Amino acid sequence: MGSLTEENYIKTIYNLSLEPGEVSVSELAKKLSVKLPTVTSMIKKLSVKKMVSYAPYQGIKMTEKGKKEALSIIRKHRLAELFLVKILKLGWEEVHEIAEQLEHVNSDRFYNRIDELLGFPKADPHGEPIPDVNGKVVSQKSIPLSQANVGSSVKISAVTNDEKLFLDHLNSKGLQIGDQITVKKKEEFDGSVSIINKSRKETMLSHQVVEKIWVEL
Amino acid sequence: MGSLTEENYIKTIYNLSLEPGEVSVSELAKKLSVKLPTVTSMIKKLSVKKMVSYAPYQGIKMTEKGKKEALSIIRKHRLAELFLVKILKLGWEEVHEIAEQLEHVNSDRFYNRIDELLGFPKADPHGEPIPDVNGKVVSQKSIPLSQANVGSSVKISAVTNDEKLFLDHLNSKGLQIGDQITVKKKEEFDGSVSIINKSRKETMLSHQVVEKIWVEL
DNA sequence: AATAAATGTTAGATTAATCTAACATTTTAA
DNA sequence: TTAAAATGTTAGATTAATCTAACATTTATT
Repeated sequence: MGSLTEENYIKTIYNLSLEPGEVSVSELAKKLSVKLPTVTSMIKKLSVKKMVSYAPYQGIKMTEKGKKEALSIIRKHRLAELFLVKILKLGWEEVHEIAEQLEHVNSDRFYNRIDELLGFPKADPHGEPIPDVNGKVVSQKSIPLSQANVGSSVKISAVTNDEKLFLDHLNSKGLQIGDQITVKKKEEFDGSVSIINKSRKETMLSHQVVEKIWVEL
Repeated sequence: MGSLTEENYIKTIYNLSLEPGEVSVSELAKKLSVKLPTVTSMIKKLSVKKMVSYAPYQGIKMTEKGKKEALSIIRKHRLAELFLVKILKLGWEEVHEIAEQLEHVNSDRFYNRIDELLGFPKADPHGEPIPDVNGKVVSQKSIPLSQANVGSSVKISAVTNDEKLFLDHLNSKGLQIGDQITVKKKEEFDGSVSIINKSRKETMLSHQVVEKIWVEL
């Protein structure tokens, strides 16, 4: 983990990288309210630390290592925002500033408990997705399989449980992340769902299971 | 508000000042894990800012301004610890480190909500008293008047409510902080308490009132 | 294509917080 | 009561993050 300043650069670079086009030194300087040479020198430092890849006059690109770090900070920021709104009953407009401070708290225990207290939420109060402990982000357009319409064909984008037992269960049903599946039938009385998997076989998934499988339309 | 480093110096100086004897440069250096000259130079800086008073080779003394700042940080630290234990269910042994980070969060709204969420607690998980918003500390040996024994003579050490209405009420009963009073009778059915005030007059105080008056034995 | 505008880099200074080495004062104790 | 030990200060160096001024490269525009 780097300094507070480094964390702010990494988070900002990551956010800019999601927008179309290269991440430029001037964009970064503007976002961080510093002058251009300040950015150049910090980028060199982050480059030595392998958080970004950089060659003079070319744009700034994040490495996998940098992305991982960025997602960890963003996770903390968004969990903090949701916590401030849901638990401390602060307004969603006023929480950003406080979350900017809380995102630098270094304690996995702290953030995992907040995650738990909030029921492992998928999005912050602004609807932005919250990366999980491993930096996995459930796309904003994803929904739990339990909410997919009968007849729709969807792609498994994520599972919100990493337990071996759960993953083994999915394997035994012939399911994997990335698979395209079709929703055949939804049982009202117990919330179970019948689907057709990649191998065109029909299987039944319980309510507990379809709640934990997230899909993209 | 000063830098994070300044806040740590101020908090540490305050804590050392509660122990008997002068606060020395070497004590501070040891507590903060820095060398002596580092302390000397920071003390000079804090002295310019009127947080401490200092003359070379004499000890370090806190000013009122410094104490106020220290109590604000300590309040945040202790609220954070209690929050971590009570709400996030972390162990009391592990919360100190996280609280060291949270105490630097700059947001009154944040801490006042936590205070509220915890029910305006008087002590942290270690039994250390939590200063209120105004830096007032209820001594560890204080108890609410509602818990004092009949026949005991006690001194009013604090009131946990600053509303004019409440303070006017106390005035009308001839009560002030610092007054020595005697508990005459406690009514079981409504929690009211009869006391004898400084002027040897007997008065009845309701449950709501005796809950908010803290006394020392 | 030549040049002006925009963008990026280098060099060197500044500030906060730290350090080491050398010196000064105060306290302890022989 | 003076020498040794402990404690504190000053001077000057270092590192992180920032700045301004000067220079370099890239992009846009006539």
